[in-house]
Amino acid sequence: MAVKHTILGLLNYKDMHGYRIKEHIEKNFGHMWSINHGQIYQSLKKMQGEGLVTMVELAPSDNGGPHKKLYSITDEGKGEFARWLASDPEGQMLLRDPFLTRFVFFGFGDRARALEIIQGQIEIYEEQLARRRDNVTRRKRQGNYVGLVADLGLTFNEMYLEWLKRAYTEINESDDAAWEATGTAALID
Amino acid sequence: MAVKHTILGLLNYKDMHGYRIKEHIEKNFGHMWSINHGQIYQSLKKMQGEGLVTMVELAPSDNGGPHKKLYSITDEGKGEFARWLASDPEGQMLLRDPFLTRFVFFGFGDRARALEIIQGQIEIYEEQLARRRDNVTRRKRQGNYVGLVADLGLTFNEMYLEWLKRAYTEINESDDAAWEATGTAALID
DNA sequence: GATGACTATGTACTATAAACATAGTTGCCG
DNA sequence: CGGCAACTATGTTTATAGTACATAGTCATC
Repeated sequence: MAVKHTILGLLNYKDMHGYRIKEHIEKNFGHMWSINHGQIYQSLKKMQGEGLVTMVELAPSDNGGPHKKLYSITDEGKGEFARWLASDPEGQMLLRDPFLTRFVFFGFGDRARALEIIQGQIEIYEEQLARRRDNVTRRKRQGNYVGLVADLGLTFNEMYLEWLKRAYTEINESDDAAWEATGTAALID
Repeated sequence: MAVKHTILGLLNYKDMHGYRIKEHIEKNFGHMWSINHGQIYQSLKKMQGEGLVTMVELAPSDNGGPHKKLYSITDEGKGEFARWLASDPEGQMLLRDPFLTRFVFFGFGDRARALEIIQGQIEIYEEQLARRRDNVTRRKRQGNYVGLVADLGLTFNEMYLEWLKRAYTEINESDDAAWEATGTAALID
């Protein structure tokens, strides 16, 4: 239930409506996971039922924009957030990547096509790295928790790019037969 | 639909039953994500309905063990697998970690408790690193796709541990007030 | 022959993610 | 000033993934 506690954490900072919560999640935790707005609106509704948050509806006339629902954290919500924050992290790190899922099976397919796909990934992560470098520089290493996570995202990005390039070279330089023979055999002991 | 195609990929190699599929997924892709057997049995049933796999039931007497359902990939399944393998990876990398989710909010909580939690993570990843080093050494860098992914897991593990230790030191050495003041302020621009 | 670890499968429930759907606001370009 | 595109804002539905619960046979060993 990461979504729920993340929302509580943000409301702990200040009152927000759903759309704003989504923006902040993308800005602060968007290093590797994106949140779907559908989840946020559903969670907020549920959390309201649980007494963790309260809601005030703002008519369009009140603020000039489209209608909003402003959510605030309750004392019960603050308690739940504090309890969660101090508890031991449950569950392990999870990395899922549609590209890596394919990668392990590349031995079954065409090597040239595999190289094409890898090249595509290199381009994606080079762009992402440039964007992240900008962001981290703008934050100027504030020495806080959010800054440290941003650094982690950057370091990961750099490492991953290096790995992609090394994989490309190794696959490209080796001869076809060797890779396709060991590619399948190595999958299962 | 990663589970479905992963199963097809394994059946593409040889016929298997659910339990064996789970073992292989954990061995080959378990670097960062674990699969639940419930998903596998449900997926297999569904894929059978879609004509991607066929199933033969083996009575306990046939093999001495508990009853098994042996699944085989069909030509249609092979076609679907090949199409997927050559297609562009859809969606982005996703990293989810209950610890990191807490980490960004540590500015709202107690610094000593935060350090305790970080120390716990360091221990977890040190053990994992030792285990992975064993595994990779045993594979002796076969130079294939699976081996490359195993290397990635190892490199990531090393990098992450370094980051955890750096975070611990930075948080530990800085004074309380500075961290708690900037901790919340930095969350939102 | 009891017990505990392992192999094997299944169902029910909950959480997460993607897709579909709607509508007002703002700014700009012709 | 009319239209159109981008952005803000919320909502529902469906598919997929993940957790928890549940069962049962095998194998080794004490």
